[in-house]
Amino acid sequence: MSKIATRFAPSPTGALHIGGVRTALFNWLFSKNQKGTFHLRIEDTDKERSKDEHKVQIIKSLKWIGIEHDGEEYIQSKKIDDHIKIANELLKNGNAYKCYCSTEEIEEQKKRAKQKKIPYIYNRKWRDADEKDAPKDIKPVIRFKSKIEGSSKLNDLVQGDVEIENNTIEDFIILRNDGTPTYNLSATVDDHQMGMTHIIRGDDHKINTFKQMQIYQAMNWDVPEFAHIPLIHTIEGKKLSKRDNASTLDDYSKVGIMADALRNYLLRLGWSYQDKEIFTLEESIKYFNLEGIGKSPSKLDISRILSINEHYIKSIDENDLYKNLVEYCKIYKEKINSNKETKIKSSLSFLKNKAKTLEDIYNNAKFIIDDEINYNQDDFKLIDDKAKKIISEFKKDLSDIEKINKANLEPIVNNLIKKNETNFKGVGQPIRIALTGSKFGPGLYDIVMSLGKEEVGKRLAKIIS
RNA sequence: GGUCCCUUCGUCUAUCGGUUAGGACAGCUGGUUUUCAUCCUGCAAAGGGGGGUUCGAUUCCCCCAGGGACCGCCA
Repeated sequence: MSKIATRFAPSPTGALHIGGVRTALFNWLFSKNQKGTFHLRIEDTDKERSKDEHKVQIIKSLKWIGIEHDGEEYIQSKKIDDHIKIANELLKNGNAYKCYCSTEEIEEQKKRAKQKKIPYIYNRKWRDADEKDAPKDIKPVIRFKSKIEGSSKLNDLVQGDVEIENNTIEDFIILRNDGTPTYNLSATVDDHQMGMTHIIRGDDHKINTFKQMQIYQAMNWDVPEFAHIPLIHTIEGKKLSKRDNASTLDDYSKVGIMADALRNYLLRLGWSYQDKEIFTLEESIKYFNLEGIGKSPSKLDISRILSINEHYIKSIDENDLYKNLVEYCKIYKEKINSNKETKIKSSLSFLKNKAKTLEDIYNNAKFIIDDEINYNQDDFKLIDDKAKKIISEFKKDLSDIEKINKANLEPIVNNLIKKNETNFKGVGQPIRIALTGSKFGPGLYDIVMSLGKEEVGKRLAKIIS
């Protein structure tokens, strides 16, 4: 058998959709698992809606999640001549014909079918008609001469055998009356010319597959293998569309979901390998197969995404985590000053403990990142005279010690608790607010140690005055 | 309406005729803890319905119900 080749073929009409990412991922993983190649085809024949910026964005998004295509991207619009050539060939060898029906005529038929509640299918009026009867004022479309008799069978690699009556598939248009090719023609010709061996795509393409198989057969081309994967549904159980929020890659990356986590989530959405939940990139290539893909659609579960992200945050190397954080902040928050690197890195071990996302880490680290403290107004009110007294005592005690560490801090705090006849909260809370602006946050000692003696002194002084 | 697909805890799923139907997330308990968390215990939670086949069905077959996709001179 020839070398496996798969492709992902998005149209650059918007940001990359999460369902598309999964389709791309499955194609990519399958080809890598089979030691084959993975290609990217940009289906930009819809001139109105296709934008170059979207193409760039799609490639960037795929790369972000770890997918890179082999070879140059294949630009569909550059191959239109080839598609037209094939249409003419089909016309010549009797597998296609010119249809002179006007748009109005077709619309009328559709309307009538709807009223009578019968399924609309083009009536094949010009299939065997004489071209001499053609109206002069109508530019014809080219229709593919679909099989009328019998049935066709698709041996789908995910769904198994699917059989359909041929007469339910109409004589679909392959060339519009302006001479441009339509999707089914273009996709088929491209897939053939690109040498695709496996087409893995969404369930919603299944009818197209039956149309495209007929083109392959009419052209005497090898028919590739097909695998139709179930769609991702919204929590309401509908097909995920671009209108649904949190459906583009960017929606996830901007809240601080890491690429590995999202990749891992998408992998396990509709695919499984025993009870294994966490897969490294290498593992996913090693274990991925088409047999593991489920047949039923799956719903997107944000809490699961968050939980996997949390797992990655807690388990990856802290240097890597820091890199992720810096990159994330640069794009979505604020640039982290490089002089904060040491402080943040050494604090990561406690900052990440309270985080499900990079955004959480950013928020937790804000007291280190920012030089100016943003006081929570309600919390700030807790700083009364008694609190100020404790803060200034703490400040003084702190200045008496050489090195800041837990062993040194603990006796100071304990002593203050006793002296002021209060509990830990009575001492810890005002100091925490003074240092971070909030009564919630990391442990007190962690805060003090991460800021360092000088900075702590500065912040305490400011609040007393 | 037609064609096709799907149906195990709330969610993602395991099970390839015999299991107390397993895991993970979410949920709820309890414990550790200086806040918030983390972490650790534990609990609860599922085979849509009806027929077959079989000694035995979640698993195989049929019917029904429910859900979904498609039905463009979009891709």
